[in-house]
Amino acid sequence: MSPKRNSTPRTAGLKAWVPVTIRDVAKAAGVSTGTVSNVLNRPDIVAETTRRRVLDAVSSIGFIRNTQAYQLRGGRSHTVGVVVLDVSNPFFTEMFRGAESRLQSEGYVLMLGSTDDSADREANFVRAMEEHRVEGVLITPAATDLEGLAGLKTRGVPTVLLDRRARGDEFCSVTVDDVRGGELAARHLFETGHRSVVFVNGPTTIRQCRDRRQGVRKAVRSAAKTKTVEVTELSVGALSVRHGEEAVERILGMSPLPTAVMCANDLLALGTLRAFAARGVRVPEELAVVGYDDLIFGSMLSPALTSVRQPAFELGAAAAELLLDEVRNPDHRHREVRFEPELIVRASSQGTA
Amino acid sequence: MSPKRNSTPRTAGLKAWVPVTIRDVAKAAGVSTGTVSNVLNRPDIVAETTRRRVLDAVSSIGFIRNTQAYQLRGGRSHTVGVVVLDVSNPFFTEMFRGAESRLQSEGYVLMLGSTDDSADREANFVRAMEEHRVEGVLITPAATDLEGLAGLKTRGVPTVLLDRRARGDEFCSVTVDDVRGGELAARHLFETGHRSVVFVNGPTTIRQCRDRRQGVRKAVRSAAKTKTVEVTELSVGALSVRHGEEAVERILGMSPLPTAVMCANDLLALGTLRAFAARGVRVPEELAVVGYDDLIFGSMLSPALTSVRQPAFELGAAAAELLLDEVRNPDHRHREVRFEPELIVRASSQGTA
DNA sequence: TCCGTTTATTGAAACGTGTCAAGTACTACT
DNA sequence: AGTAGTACTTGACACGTTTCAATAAACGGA
Repeated sequence: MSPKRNSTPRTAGLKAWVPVTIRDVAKAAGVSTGTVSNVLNRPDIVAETTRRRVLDAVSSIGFIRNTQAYQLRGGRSHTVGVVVLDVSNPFFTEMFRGAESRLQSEGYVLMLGSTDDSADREANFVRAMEEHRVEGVLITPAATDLEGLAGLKTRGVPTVLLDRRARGDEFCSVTVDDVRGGELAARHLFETGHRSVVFVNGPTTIRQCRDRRQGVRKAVRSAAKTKTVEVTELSVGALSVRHGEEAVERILGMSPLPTAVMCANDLLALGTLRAFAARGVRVPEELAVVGYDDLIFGSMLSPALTSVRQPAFELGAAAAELLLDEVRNPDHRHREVRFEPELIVRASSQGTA
Repeated sequence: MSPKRNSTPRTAGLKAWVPVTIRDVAKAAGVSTGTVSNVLNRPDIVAETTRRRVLDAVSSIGFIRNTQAYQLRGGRSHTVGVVVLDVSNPFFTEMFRGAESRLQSEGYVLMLGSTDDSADREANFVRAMEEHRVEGVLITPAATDLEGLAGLKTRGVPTVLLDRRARGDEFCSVTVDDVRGGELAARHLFETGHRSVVFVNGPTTIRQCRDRRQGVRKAVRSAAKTKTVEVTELSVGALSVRHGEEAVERILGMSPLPTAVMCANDLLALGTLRAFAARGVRVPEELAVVGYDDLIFGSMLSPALTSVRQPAFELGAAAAELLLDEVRNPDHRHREVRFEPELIVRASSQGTA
């Protein structure tokens, strides 16, 4: 009827849905658009009867507010971008849940991108999210430098680094103390009487591997004050089950045999457990094993795996909190929230050394 | 300088970022806004030299296109909403990855929401996504009825159901044939010579449990034609490791003992494996065990767990495909894409019956 | 009755972009 | 030189919302 709508809306299947605007609501309720907007945003300043009439109209014609227009007018996007290395990794999904639990209660919706460690994909996500005018970004940066985040920085988009520290105080960040984690695991072995330990580590190009190694060395130095301990580091090509299995071949070739194996990661630990089982080496009676990450299945193995737990959920929640502060607090200062890893002792390290 | 900007932009930390518009680009390049828009959207119709000048201006002042304005003007949101029951469940994250891999290549960004099976949270997510004018929604509905999706339906938002079939042809859907899966697992046991099997099932209020049971019964009917087989169903309160362990107590109390246990789920299967190990029952020599879902860790156990694999990634990708068709194809018809589960035979069912 | 005050409602402007009819400068041809 | 194209460029309008100054109505007091 009105010549205003010149293009027929896109039809989905059989039905055609004509977008309902605030103006349609106004017409249906016999008021002006300004009043409808007031009912929606400041219901208190509009008369009871009018308010009811407008709300009836809203629900009867199925009005849904257009966020783009709202936002264009100066409103907030109520959107936060989350960029992780790999959504299929439980560590990241737990972190996502932590962030979501905090942000959802504040009315935010999350955009999620998984980069698979590709700087290109990361750049695409970040750009798309900036175009959508997200109010902030939580990101596990793919590249070792932080060049890809320069744009976010200069445009002042609140950004929090996940499991990665910033140089200086460029960004807020949430991290876990991997040095401490490595130290905890190694110290546990020394304290339960082990003197000869093999440390199966991943490539030291990975920061986590470097830090955990540093922690192990720290524990060695500390233990060496009161007794003789020896740690042999075995470097493998990747943090996978297969590489753990392969490490066992080298371990069993050692003489004398070590009494404990510490792995940089639960997958490696799982591989060693399987290989030991296949060769009839009893864990923990003959050899103790500890892992790192505390993946759920670790507790389900027999023997259950001793491991270092990272508080992924709390990491995500803390990141959300930092972001909210940066968004709302005018005199926000960037800071790093550092979490302590926790050693979870289970059967795999409970034998007599 | 220009009195246009009356409100100081939100400051983030120390720096203040004044939003850069297409108009600023135009001024910097000495052209009109229309030309800038042309450079961005139809670069071919603008002269080489002008184009270069504009692009230089864009990158030098760091212009980022405002999607809300673009969209308000009639553009697409390039956004798809994904609503799942639980992001920490690997099945759903795999599905997400499948959808993402297809949709990202088409330039879409995904909004993700995890409902934890709450109809309220689902409603919130759907509403927020509609306000953001997502071009489509992929959803695992929380409620058993589909009332919560009525709005999407009437407003013509393309919607695909994940792991859930629609009544009639209300929506597109992607599903896995759970009846078939149950049948595959049971038949495998019968074919390897087992005659007396215990089926540990979860609550039949869960559709998947009902369907898998139906599949088991089908396999029984079929096998009964040539030999005598017996299946005892054990119903437990939840699909968890603990409930699997508890089921073992009841199983070991049976006489004569069954020769195989089929579980409705890998967690149950894991529980039974642990309990059997604790009681010294050897698997698969004394008792065969099969699970369902093929969670990653199943392959890492000793013995590795025989299980029924659901193609989660493919499910997500197929859902994305259906969505794209509904978005683009004017004479789209709703349909169901049904996937076949796959039996993965491993050590836990390889004993002699 | 008249005026001042409070309470409700209105209508137009502005947000940043894409589109398109209209305009300008340039080229080639007669 | 004049004309007809051609190749670019321009500028105003529309999208749906919120805000705010202005207006209208209702009320109470003298």
